Amino acid sequence: MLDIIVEVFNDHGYEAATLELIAKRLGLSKSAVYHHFTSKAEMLELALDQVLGALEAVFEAPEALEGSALERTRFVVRGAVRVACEQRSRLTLLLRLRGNSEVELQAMQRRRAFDARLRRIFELSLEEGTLRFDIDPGLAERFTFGLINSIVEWYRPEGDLRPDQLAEAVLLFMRGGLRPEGMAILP
Amino acid sequence: MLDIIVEVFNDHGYEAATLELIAKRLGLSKSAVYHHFTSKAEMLELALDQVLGALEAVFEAPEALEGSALERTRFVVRGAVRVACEQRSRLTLLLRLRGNSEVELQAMQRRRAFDARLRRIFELSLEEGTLRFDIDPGLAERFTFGLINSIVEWYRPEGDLRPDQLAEAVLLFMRGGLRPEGMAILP
DNA sequence: GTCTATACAAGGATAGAC
DNA sequence: GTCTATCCTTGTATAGAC
Repeated sequence: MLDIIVEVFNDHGYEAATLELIAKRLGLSKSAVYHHFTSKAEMLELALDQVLGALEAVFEAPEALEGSALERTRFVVRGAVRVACEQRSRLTLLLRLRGNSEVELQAMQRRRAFDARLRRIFELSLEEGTLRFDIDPGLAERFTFGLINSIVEWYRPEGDLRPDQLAEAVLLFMRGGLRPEGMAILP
Repeated sequence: MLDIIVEVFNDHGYEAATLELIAKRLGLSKSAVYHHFTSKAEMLELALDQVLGALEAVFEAPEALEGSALERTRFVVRGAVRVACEQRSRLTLLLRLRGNSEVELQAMQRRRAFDARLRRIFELSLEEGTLRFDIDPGLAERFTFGLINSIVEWYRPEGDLRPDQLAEAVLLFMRGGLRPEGMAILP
């Protein structure tokens, strides 16, 4: 039920999604929908909590807190890619929030914590010598999340690419780039 | 004037942005706004045309059509990063369209042409030996645009990072990845 | 070019019957 | 749990005065 609502939210944006359309897609009347949720904001809150919880579980797992920065990077990237694939709709919703309500603002704050955590891991990676010195750790974090978050724009679970295969491709790209092995970056 | 309207569109999403708010931000009444635009859809169309035109200019420049695939890749990446920085708001608007009106659908179609063109360049890059064989050209295109498009989420023109510096960082990352020179990708 | 006033539809949410 | 009917606000857009 919530999955269908999230689809409507994504089709129009949370603000522009109307209860009439939600009710229609659920095959119910508007007032029947209000029997299950107290408000539109509550629907949003429940949906966001699922994907935020999944991401928090990744970043709070022992493998994300212990070991070398490189190992921790690999773990959180794999976890974030998995969540992006498995909770595509809900992550899309999260990524497109605009912060015009209390629920949105709190979700955005929880999301920003992931950015800070990954950035910290990259800072440690630079110290341990596993991050190239000519890319800023903050930029590395933004590139990495930019890459992972963009997965929701095109990934389809019914396709050939499995989440773990995609995660390995993301890791290959972010660690080694697109050039063939042995080729110089420049010129 | 259109710049302020685009900001309102981005703050709430095109559909949810109201003429009352647009008028308020412009310091005008609703009817005065209608003296300058015939409809909300027209405002959207004008704004999208600017950023789409800038991107089309990049992909249709001689440097994007001639030379090695690697050189063409570098040229379109630099151009797309520049547009992302210089037209951040308008590109944000384009990237968040949902296709619920004719104007949106046509803009999304023009946008998809860029994806196809970059993908084609990566296919040629694979043939000429400048793209690693273990990453699919289609995936390389999605990773690349995912990276570039995510710039609008955090780039601020008033910051220290200039567009051309950012473009070089993007190229460094996408060609060589985050590992230090000489370090193996795995483990 | 800008305003106030207004038309008419659609928004979120509730009341009360079944 | 679901419905129809309804409340009150807000939406896009227009009319007509200044």
